[in-house]
Parts: sequence; C-alpha cells; structure tokens
Amino acid sequence: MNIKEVAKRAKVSTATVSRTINDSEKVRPGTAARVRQAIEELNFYPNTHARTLVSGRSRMLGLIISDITNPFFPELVKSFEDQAVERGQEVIIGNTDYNPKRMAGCIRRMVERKVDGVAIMTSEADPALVTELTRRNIPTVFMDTGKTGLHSANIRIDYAQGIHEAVQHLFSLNHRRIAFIAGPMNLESARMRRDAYLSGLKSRGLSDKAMVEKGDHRIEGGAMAMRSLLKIPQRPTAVISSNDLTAIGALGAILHAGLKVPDDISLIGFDDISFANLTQPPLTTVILSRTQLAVTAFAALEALIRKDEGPHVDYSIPTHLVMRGSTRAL
Amino acid sequence: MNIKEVAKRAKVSTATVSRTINDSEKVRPGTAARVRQAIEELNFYPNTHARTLVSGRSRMLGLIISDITNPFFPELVKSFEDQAVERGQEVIIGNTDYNPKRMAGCIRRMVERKVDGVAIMTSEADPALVTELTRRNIPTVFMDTGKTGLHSANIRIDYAQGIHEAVQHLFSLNHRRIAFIAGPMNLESARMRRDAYLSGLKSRGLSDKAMVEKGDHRIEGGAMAMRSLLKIPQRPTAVISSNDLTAIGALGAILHAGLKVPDDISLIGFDDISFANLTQPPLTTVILSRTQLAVTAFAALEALIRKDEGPHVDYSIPTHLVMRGSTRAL
DNA sequence: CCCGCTCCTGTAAACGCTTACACACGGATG
DNA sequence: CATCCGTGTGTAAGCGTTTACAGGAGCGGG
Repeated sequence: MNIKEVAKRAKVSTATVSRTINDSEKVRPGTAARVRQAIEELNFYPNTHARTLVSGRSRMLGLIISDITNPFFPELVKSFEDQAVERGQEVIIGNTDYNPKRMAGCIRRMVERKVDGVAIMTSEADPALVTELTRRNIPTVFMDTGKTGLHSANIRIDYAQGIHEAVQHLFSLNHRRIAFIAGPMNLESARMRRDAYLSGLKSRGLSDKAMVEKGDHRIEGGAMAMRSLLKIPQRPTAVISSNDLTAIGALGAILHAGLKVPDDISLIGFDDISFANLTQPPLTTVILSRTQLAVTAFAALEALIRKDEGPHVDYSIPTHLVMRGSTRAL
Repeated sequence: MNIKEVAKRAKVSTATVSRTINDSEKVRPGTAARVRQAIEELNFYPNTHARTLVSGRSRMLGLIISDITNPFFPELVKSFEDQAVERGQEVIIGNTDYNPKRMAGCIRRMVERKVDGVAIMTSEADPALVTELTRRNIPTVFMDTGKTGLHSANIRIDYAQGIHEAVQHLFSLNHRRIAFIAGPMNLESARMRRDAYLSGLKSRGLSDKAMVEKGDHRIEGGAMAMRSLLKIPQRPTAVISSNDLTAIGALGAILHAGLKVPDDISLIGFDDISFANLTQPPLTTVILSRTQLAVTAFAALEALIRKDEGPHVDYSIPTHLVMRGSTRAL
C-alpha cells in the first residue's frame, strides 16, 4: 500500500497525491476530493520514513528528562506530548537516570532518529554532550541550564520567587528559626533555591539563624537531613525543603520522632507534585507548573524550528507558594 | 554526512560500510576496522529513516497506556523503555486518557510510524480499534484484554491471587465485616478483582456480609465510596480497595471522619504504587510488579516480532500481598 | 488566430540506506 | 594446469515519498 496505488485508483500521478496529502493549494478541489476518497477507500497511511528521508523533517521531537518515575516528570511529559500530538508531531523520550553516560546515549538516539528538535528538561545537562546537538544545528531548548542562541533557547525558572514567598509566609507566622534542606549542590537549580532561602533570611535580619542541611532531592535524603536538624539543641520551628520528595522524607522523620506537623514544626515543600496534597497534613508547597513549563518549552522549540528570528523572548516560569496544612503560626 | 562519504574515506564501497554497521560476519576484520575508524572520524550516524525504508524494520515499538500521570504507569514505561533502549529500539508512547477517540489516534500514529510492534497496557482496549493493527500484521501484546493469536499475545495478570491473599490476611486478623471498593465495572480487570473478593468471602462463609461500593480507581471515588461505607450501621472493620488511589482516597475519608487506620478500620490497597508506602500509616497493599509486567510484555513482543512460534502461549504475572501498617488484628 | 499567461498535473530525480547478485581472488583439488 | 569453491567486496536496484521542472489546457488580449 503506497502512494502509487492511491494514484492509480484516483487516476492521477503520485505527485498529485503527495500534494493533496500535504494540503498544497495547487490541487484543484475536485481532484483533491478524488484523491482523498481513494486514500479513504484504501486505508492509506503515508510512510513517515520516506517522507522524512526526502524532506529532511521527521516530525519527531526529543524530550530528555531525568527519570520518568520521579513524580516531577510525568505531568511535564504529558503536557509536552499533548502539544506535540496536537500538531502531528511524535515525541521520543530519553531518561538519563542522572547519568551522563545515559545522557550521551539519549542524545545519540535523538540524532539518529533525526528529531527536529530536543527539549532537555534535566537539571543536570552537561554542556559538552549537548554540542553534539548544536553541531548538527538541531534546535534545543533547555530548562535552566544552557544559553539562548541561534539554535537554542533557555527557559528560566524563577525559583527565588517561590522560596521568598515561603520565607515570608513563615516569617509572618512568627517563625524565626527557619531551616532549609537543600538539594545536590552540583545542580544549579538546587543552588538557586538555597541561595534564595539565604537571601530571604538575610533581608529579614535572620542570617545568623540560617540552618542548611544537605539532602539529595529524594525521600531518604530528606529524612536523613531532618534527623540531623532535630538533633540541633535549638531546633528549627519551620523547615523549607528544596523539593517535595525531600519534604515528604522530612515529614516521615518528624512523625517518627514523635513530633507533629504543623503543631511542632512547620514544613514547606517545592514543586507541588501530585502527592503533595495527599500527605497528612497536606503539604504547603511552592507550585512550579509543569504544564506551563512544557507549553513554554514546546513553543520555544517550535519557534526555533521555524527559525522565527523574532524578538528572542526571555522565557521564564514563575513559582508561587500554595498554602495547605503543613504550616502554622507559632 | 552519509554512508557514501564514509565509504570514500575508508576506500570501500557503500555495501561494505553497511555490512560493517550491521555487524555482518562477511566483512574481513581489517576492512571493518578501517570502516569503523572512518565512521568515528566523521562522526557518522546512520539515518534510521533510510534504514527503515529499505529494510521494513523501524526498530521502534509503540507503548499505549492510559495516562502517564497515573502513578501506575511511570514504572511500567520506564522498564519497557529500558528494555527497548538496551536492544537499540525506540519507544513511542501514546496516552489514551481513557478515551477511545484518543486510542484510535494513538493506533494511527503507531501505524504511520511503522512500529515493529505495539504493547497495549490500558485496561480499556477496544478490540474494534485494534483490528487496525492486526490487519496490518503488526505484532501486538495486550494486558489482560485481548486474545493470543498469530500476531498477538496476552499477558494475564493474576488479580485473584492478590485479592485472595488480602481477604485471607484480614480473615486471619479476625475481621469478618470486610468491604470492597470496586473500580469501574466496564473494566474487566476491575470486575476480576471484585469477583475475587466475592469468591474469597464466599469460601469463608461470609457471602452474606459482602459490601461492595463502587469507586472509579481514582482518589475522589475512593473517598466517596468510603464515606458511603461509613454510613452503614454495621460498618465494615476492614476495607479492600480495587487500587491504591482508591485506598488513598478512602484513607483520607476515614481520617476526616475522625477515625484511625488501622485502629478503627483496616485498609488494603492494590498495585503498590510508589506512594503506597509513604502514606501514614504505610499502606498494606497488593504488589503488581510493573517491571515484571514490562519485561514480560517486551519479551512477548519480541518473540512475536521474531516470529518465534515457540511454546510461549500463556504469559502470566502474579500478584502478592505485602503487609505494611494499615491492617491490624481486631 | 496566435501569443502569453495562469492553473493544474505529470515526469523523474533525488533522499540514504540494504541487499541480491555479480565478480575477483586465492587456495585446494583432480 | 584447469577447475572449483569459498570468501570478501563491489554494483546497482530498489524502498515510498517530495519537489524541481516540464508541459498541456483554457482563456483573454492583441
């Protein structure tokens, strides 16, 4: 089943069939209708590989993430994919597992499959690996890390805003001993959150009370960090976590120590993963809309692909505190 | 950059380059080494679309699921994808959103991209839509629904086993008023779980005490169903849920009513999604290994693609109770 | 009536690879 | 020394599209 058979049935040439498929305006409506009917009758689907081979456009996009089982990502993937499918594009996904070697593999796969563009949504993108993409002029969109250029755009996430709101919220609830459980310090995004916490304290004259414990953005790290914080003689009355998984781990550690949230300790997360409002109590956290991120990234990528040399906007995603049940006035 | 340039640089023909890439044993080691060096030097990646066009094999597999944001699926997707990438295959994912129309779209995309096979992991696969695949002789693997045939295999999930273990567990803890919150009754997999609950009660002479409330496999449905159960004069002392999300909703409703789990009511879930052991208390549930499911499905699909007419007929995945903190003796 | 134009359609050459087939070479065999 | 065979390599024909280019039909103007 191919374009030739359709052509034969519609009594036209393959070129006309092709033009009809591609909605070229140079086909007379009557002819197009005949072709479409033939396509219908034969149940013909054009071969995308042949199309790609000759046109150079694969209508596929790459999406590189850290780990689909990390609850931060599924919504991101879904929104991105929805955007793509709506526009007749396919998405191929790469999980890096936080591993540069796998990242290299992902990039290779993207290149081999001739994707039209790649969105890199890991927080640990290694610039060296990405040159493989830029060298081939494959449009690329980054999250946080990466520079805006001819073939690449960067989506900034305003981590500081959300963290500042969190600090302000706790401050206004009379908390003064506010601790922070950070993420891995090799991640720029984690450093930005910690720095925002520090600057938030500083601007309220609380610099001397800063307590930063290191986590790993996972549950276990959050629990460990929290256990350390609980050992401090003047233990914190409130804790901000670098992400929700950390907060969930911290929550477990607090309960395990026989204390209560928010009665004894107020707790704030970051990301607003879907579990965040299923904890007991529901977690006060900072919303980072993955849908918005995906939509923005997709739009940026599309602009790059179409070579819209338009006003290279500075894409940015806001973050905001959402109050639920894990914080309380002192 | 193409195979010709590699051929020129290695001073061989394109055929030899192709053979080297495909690890044909008919190339003299010395020649192959020269070719590989040329490939290395030129940083050549073969064009998969051209390969597919001529060979008919796309090295892509389709994976159709209901919704990646449903926590049941990410692990499944990941394991499946890992299998694929290990073997140089690509995976394209389709979310049906529990919507037959989108399901049709997914299938169309798979056909257009000429996938070598499709794994359908939704519980609501419509046989009519799938004929599109079988008609084109595209190997297909189903979860639960679907028949084993020349070009398709079916992975049975032994829901009954896990449910029976759950009933037995509660029974041995002296529970006699055991309720069940079911899933959507149009899903065969949900009916199987409910039926297993009923047969479990029956075999223990508790048929007259059966209480089945309908949920929707989501949190809200679980909460609603639980609220109904709490209104029963002789309310249940234990509840088995058709899946974990339902149990999480039920848990919320129980706490909201001022009762405690497991002190007042024992609760059992199904699936063992990752959040199940993060609830307070950690949820006793039935493990359905998504990794095992993915590995099995992948193997079945591969066998079908290779046309292994071997004895692989009946694939089956077991389910087992895992005891955590949400059940207690009466 | 012819010319030139606009529209529409057809012809055929790519796109980058795989693979059937042909063939060259050297060693073994009779 | 002629023949045969196995091994390794080259030639070239596709795979199913898109698209540059060519060409025919119809029409208005000169």
